[in-house]
Amino acid sequence: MSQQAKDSTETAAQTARRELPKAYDPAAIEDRWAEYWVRERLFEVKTPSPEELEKLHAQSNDVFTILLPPPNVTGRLHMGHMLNQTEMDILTRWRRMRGDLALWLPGTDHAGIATQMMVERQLTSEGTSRQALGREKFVERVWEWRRHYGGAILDQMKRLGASVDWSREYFTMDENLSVAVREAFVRLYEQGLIYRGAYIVNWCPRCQTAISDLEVVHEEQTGKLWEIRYPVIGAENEFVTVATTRPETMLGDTAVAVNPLDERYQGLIGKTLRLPLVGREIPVIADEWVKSDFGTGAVKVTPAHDPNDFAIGQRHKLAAISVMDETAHMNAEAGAYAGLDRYVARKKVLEDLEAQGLLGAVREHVNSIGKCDRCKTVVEPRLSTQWFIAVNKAPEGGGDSMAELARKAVRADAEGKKAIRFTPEMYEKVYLEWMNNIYDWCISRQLWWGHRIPAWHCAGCRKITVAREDPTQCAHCGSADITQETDVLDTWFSSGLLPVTVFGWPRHTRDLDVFYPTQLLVTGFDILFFWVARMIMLGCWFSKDVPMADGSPRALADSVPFREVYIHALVRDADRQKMSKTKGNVIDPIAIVEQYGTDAVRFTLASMASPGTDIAFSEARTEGYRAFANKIWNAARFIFMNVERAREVGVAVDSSALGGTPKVGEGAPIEARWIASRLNTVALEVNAALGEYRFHEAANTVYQFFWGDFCDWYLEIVKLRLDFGEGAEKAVVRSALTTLLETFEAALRLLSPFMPFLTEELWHAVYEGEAPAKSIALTRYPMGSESGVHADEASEIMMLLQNLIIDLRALRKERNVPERERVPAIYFVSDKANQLVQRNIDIVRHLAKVTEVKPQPHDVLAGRVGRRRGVAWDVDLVFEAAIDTAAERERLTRELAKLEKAVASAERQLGNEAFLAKAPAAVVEGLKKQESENRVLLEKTRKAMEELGAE
RNA sequence: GGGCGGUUAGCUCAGCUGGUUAGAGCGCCUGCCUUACAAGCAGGAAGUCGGGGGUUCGAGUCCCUCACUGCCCACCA
Repeated sequence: MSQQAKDSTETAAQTARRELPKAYDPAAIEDRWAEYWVRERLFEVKTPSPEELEKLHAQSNDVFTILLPPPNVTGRLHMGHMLNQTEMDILTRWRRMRGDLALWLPGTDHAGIATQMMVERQLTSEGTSRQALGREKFVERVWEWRRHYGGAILDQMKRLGASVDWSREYFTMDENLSVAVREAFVRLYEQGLIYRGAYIVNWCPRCQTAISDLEVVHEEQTGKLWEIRYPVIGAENEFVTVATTRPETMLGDTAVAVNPLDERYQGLIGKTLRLPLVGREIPVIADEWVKSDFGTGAVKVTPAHDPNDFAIGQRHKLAAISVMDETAHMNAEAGAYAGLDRYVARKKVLEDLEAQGLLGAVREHVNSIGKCDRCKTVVEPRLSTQWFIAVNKAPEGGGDSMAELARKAVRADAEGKKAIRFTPEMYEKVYLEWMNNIYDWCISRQLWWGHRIPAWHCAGCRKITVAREDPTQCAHCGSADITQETDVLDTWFSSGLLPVTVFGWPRHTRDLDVFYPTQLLVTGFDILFFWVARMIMLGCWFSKDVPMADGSPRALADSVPFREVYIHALVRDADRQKMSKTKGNVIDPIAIVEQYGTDAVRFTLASMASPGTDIAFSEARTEGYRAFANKIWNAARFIFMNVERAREVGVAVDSSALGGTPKVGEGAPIEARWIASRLNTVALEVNAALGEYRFHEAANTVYQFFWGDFCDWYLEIVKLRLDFGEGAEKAVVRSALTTLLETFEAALRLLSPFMPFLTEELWHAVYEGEAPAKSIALTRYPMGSESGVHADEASEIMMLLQNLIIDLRALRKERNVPERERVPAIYFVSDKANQLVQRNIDIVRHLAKVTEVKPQPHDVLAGRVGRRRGVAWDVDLVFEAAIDTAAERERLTRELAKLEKAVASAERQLGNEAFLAKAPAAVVEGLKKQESENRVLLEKTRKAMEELGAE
């Protein structure tokens, strides 16, 4: 450790003294550790050498790589991010502590449209504009913006303690990533998989760019369906009536189509119509796409403004006439309507048609209308020249198309193996369904901020030169009169490449050998198609040509960008409403974190994150987990206090075994053997749960263990051993404290992935600033051992004691025994059970506040109304108090009903031969035991009822 | 138009491949400042698992159906 590092460790640990404040205050510790983790570069991962990797594997550990879904640079952390990051951090910390080489890679996305809009807004407020600045200046301006504000979301992430490797942080517009993006584009172009052409695309008139199908959100809306009469040329008063929801587009009609089988129109096919308002002559054509039963059965065809019409136009070689410009205003082709906004033009067109008597019926019509995902402007299908990836096209040399590769990666192969596994599994279906119906991907955007398409247009021969290095002349005719394409690439093109580009692709790097494929992707459903699907397509496509580290060819299973995908839920508000700015119900994670502490919020999210279920985030619950943090804090105070007291009387705790699992010998007291066994079981359960992304189960298991077992029972019992008085046995104190500290330290490690701040603070305090590592995050996770689960005599004895104590406490309550008063108890019990109880009588006396528990013959107990009847004993307090017979009768009645029901159902089952024959022996045995116990209880309860009635 | 979820205590949710008497947190009721913690401790009440049908020795869990509810996908003008 360098001197500087050592100093900072000490500084951080200095406050980690054992004199902890009475109440847990997250604000006092979290910033400090968040900063420390970053400053100490704790989570940086050096690329391992082959030898190091071999060593790792020899210890049956592995590389665990996880890529942070890059938030937009413009982003602010929201609850979804926090859930996402909490889950990733829990898994990464857990894997790291298990001994894996855990690399979590952070970065941000340049987010083309979002960022451009942000900066444009800024320019508007300054009274200028993107256009006024010009492209070059504007892009500079965006970079400047990014330098100032782009780190915000990652800073928030640092505050939340995400254990990422900051040294590897990337930005999708970084030089090296840009080079890779360009290489990918050029390769696809060379492979004939990128083409440029004029097609109908979704166009946002406000953003003034093409957007992909995915960026269009559909909304059901009740609109109108207008019928318009188109006069037939050469036939007086004969019309073809078409139906449309967008009458203004008629100005660009170049045909009317009918179904070839539609009898109504047989005579009209091939005739010519006069397009109203425009006067153009357009043909009536027959196309099977037309559905006779919709509208009038005749469709106006506007190839430049509708994707279906465009397809018809192609089939029938129709002209495509655009009547709108990029802002959705009518253009010169619209004649008298030129310059009007599309909706103004619609109104005018309808008025004019009406005036000419060409407007027919107007009907209410429900249809779904496409809006721009980003700005909610109604999207206009627009004919424009764009760049596309042919995702369904097989490469020239043969082989699978990009989409097919992406399907194979998820489908089970002949052996039932899947290269990529989804959790929850149902998303596989969703993904495959989408991939089965995928269209070519429009990757060009008419923006300035983004990766500019590396294509040059030649003014001479009009051909395109696509190149890795900026060309000086046309590759086809040699002309120097070339200009670069102005479009940039869809943001998802570059982010879809991240799993390969972050590791240095297109170079074949050591990083690529070691870290690719990544192990896991954790993300929300909302970007399954946008990003997850694109990464699978592009990742498989480009990595398949990269040989494995040993030079062998890469199989599909090793060319996937990640081996597993965990899709998490949506975080909703406490009323299950989707959080949205317009509803004003957005919960700011940072505000919540400031109020309750990061650990409490993390724990809340984890405890509710059961796969496949949305999370209704409730502050009430967070409050509960802050209480949990406080509980841990106070347990620490209690422990440290006692270690201190022990030190004062010359008892030193043996700290040599810290960092492992508590070593508890045969002769150790029951509570020590029991808690060690519980810890072992809990460790097994937590590890198993995390392995299946069952965060809620893992969280709840540690919670129950720490609060229920460790604090409520173990700690209370241990108090008995902590006698620092004159004649105290020092060995007992020492041994108890040692186990206590060991268990606590192990529990902290168990909790650490969920509550990294609190556990870090307390862990350093356990070692009084002399910790064996820089962070608890670098210690080993308690794994639990299968062999420790069996032969669990301690648990059985403990359960016996717990049940007795619970009975006694209940009796105290029923009899209204004053809280401070200790009273004797008597019970009728088996000799064996009595021996166990007497051997641990101090525990019972302490926890149940009794002076003694004396065995008595049955008759002594029999007459006592209100005694507790269990399977193992009849027990009662010796305390004069009026018994509330009414309450007692009520309780007995309830109990009777329950027992009768249980016994009856058990009898029914046990009397059933089919059950005895078919059910597994263990189930039958269990039921038999249950039944006989219940029968005893039932008998006892009935008797008690009689006794009660006799009084 | 297709497809996928959900419906369990007053509230928010667990309950994995069907197996003994369905759990947790919050809230509620009762009593306690028992010197780690009142952000606490102890005791307690509370559910015919959305309705109906079926399979099974056995169903909250599997199948069918209905109801309500949420989401995704889709080029009916």
